[in-house]
Amino acid sequence: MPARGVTSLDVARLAGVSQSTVSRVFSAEDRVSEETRARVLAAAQNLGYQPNVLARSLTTQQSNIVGIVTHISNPFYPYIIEKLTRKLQEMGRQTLLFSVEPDQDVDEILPLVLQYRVDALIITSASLSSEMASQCERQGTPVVLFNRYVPGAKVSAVCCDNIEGGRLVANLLLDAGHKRLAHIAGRAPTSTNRDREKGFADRLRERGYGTWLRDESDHAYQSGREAAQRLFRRPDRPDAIFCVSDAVAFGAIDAARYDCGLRIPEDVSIVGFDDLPTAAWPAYSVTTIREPVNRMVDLTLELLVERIEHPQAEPVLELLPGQVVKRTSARLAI
Amino acid sequence: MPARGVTSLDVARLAGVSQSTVSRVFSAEDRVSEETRARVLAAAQNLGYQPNVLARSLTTQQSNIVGIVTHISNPFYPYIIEKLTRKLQEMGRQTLLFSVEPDQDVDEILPLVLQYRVDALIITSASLSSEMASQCERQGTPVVLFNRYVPGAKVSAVCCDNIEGGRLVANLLLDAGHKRLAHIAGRAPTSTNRDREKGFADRLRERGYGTWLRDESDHAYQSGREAAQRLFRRPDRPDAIFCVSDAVAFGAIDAARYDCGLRIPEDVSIVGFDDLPTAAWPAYSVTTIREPVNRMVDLTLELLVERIEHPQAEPVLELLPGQVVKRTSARLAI
DNA sequence: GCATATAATGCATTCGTATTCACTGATATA
DNA sequence: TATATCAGTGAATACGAATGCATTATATGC
Repeated sequence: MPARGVTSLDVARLAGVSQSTVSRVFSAEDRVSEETRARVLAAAQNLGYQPNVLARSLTTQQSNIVGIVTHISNPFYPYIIEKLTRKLQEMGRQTLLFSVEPDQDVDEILPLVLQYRVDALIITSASLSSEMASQCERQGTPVVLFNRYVPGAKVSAVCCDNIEGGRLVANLLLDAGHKRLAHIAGRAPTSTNRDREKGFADRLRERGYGTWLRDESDHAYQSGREAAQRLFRRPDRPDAIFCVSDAVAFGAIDAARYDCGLRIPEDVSIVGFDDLPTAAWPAYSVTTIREPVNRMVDLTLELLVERIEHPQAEPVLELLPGQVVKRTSARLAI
Repeated sequence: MPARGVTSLDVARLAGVSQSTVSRVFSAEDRVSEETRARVLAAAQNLGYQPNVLARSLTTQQSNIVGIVTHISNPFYPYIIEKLTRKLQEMGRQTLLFSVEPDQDVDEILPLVLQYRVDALIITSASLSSEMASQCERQGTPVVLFNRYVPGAKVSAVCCDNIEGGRLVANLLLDAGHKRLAHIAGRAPTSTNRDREKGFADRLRERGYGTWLRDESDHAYQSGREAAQRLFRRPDRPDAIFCVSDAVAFGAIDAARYDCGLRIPEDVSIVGFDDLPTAAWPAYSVTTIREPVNRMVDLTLELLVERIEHPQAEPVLELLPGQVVKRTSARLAI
């Protein structure tokens, strides 16, 4: 029976009170007599009234909406978004989701995001330019980068220590006595891709290891599988591959076993990065670097709330260590 | 330099025009002289002005926001949400994401969703009660169920024909001469779970097949693996299992190979449902029923737009056929 | 019994934008 | 030349809720 717009005024009329009073009942615990409150709630129930959050946000200058910009097809992210959304919901905030292509610039979509007056913004896909970062700052919209950072920019970020992670892998593979190393990198120019490769390369050089092979992927299974095929068909086939992510590692493992007839780990060792749930499945059993996702999610939300409440606070870069998870996809030192 | 709230009025003052004119420049192509338009845009650029979508939605009675209620941990859904979000974005609408536990009732969260005055609502997780459905209707919020339907309710739905899918699997397994069938069902009381099992069971009975084994899972890998273990440890071990989803099939395959030392498909056939990308990976190579996700997504959005534009239109139930995808996880008739 | 503090409520305004109506000046039509 | 038409613009108001201030009713203190 009630149409689209049941307003607080309708409820007020039915309950025989003013619109202000209805508002008081539904917003903060302002002083309203118990009797009035009951009458208002009954009237609201009766009409099926729900406060209009959008209208409320006009006066309160808070939307209770947090924007998340992401690229879901990398299977690492649905997992993260699930956690973020769940916890934001518990905090009484909702998630406005923006999807970008991995090669698409976040800058393009940012003006759109800002039109929604989100209270804060989490970016988990390709990074954003420093200009856009400062545009957000000027608008007073706090930004937290998840698993990315922009060196110069004044933006908070929560990140796995990808450089150290790359170094851990280099140690792991050299310690086990592998002779022909290779790296399948990520194509996108993100700090994550750069750092994993950099840590790996730095450590190899430090330990006096000569040259290694390199190929590229877009962080997904198929391109990882193709990159691995190219590597395996070389005359100087690698005996160990460090993959920029677990998804790529799955592709590399299938390429070895099913496309090239190689045994894992006897003929070739594969190491991934992320520790997706699938990495633990016995069909893959990927040795990998685990990102501390729970702590990363918690920290992200802490930083977010901190900056919503104290907008003038300085941006923070949190760097969390990854952890080696030894499984059976790589031959390791005893 | 510009603080949080740069409004159309600020732009108007700087450009030496009225607020109305600024509004005209930024909303529909209302008649504004080229010269004025340029001046306004310059001023807006200068101040970093972005129209406030929330305020706009107050007068237009359209939020351009579509709510999606989902349960992401089933890997079928991230994939869907990605597609939906992408296409909604192209239509100029954004996605407000709500996460629910698989056992959590959508009814609980619905009032919250309605407070955001979403233009429409897509529900991909557990179904909602008919009462809530009519509550949405009364509010004038069109609802489309994705891969679910509620028999009595006046709600549109786009669904794979799960009954027919179950029948297809029954035929497939009987035709190949399997003798001891089993079904790993989904625990949640959704139409999807019910229908897949019903189609399978109906067809088995029609063909005079006696009794079959049954176990349950929550649609995820781990519980599928455990259910399969229980089945394989029975004295009357099945020689074929129909799994309610691919994720469960992955678990069943690993249970067979790694937990129970069975060969696939020589010792046991596994059939899934959904055709996730992972089902095509050679490590699993799951014979399954493919849901026509692209058409389902397109249809969902068509129904959505249709009902946003014609709110009084009758709800529609679209039932799309699934398709058998033959891979190597099941022994099949030649 | 009167002044004062306090609780409960209403009135009026505000948030930022869209939109109706009225107005101006210019052009086209008779 | 007078009138109708129309493009371009501004003034005023509405959307739904929050809130500062004013008002009333009640309780407290003396």
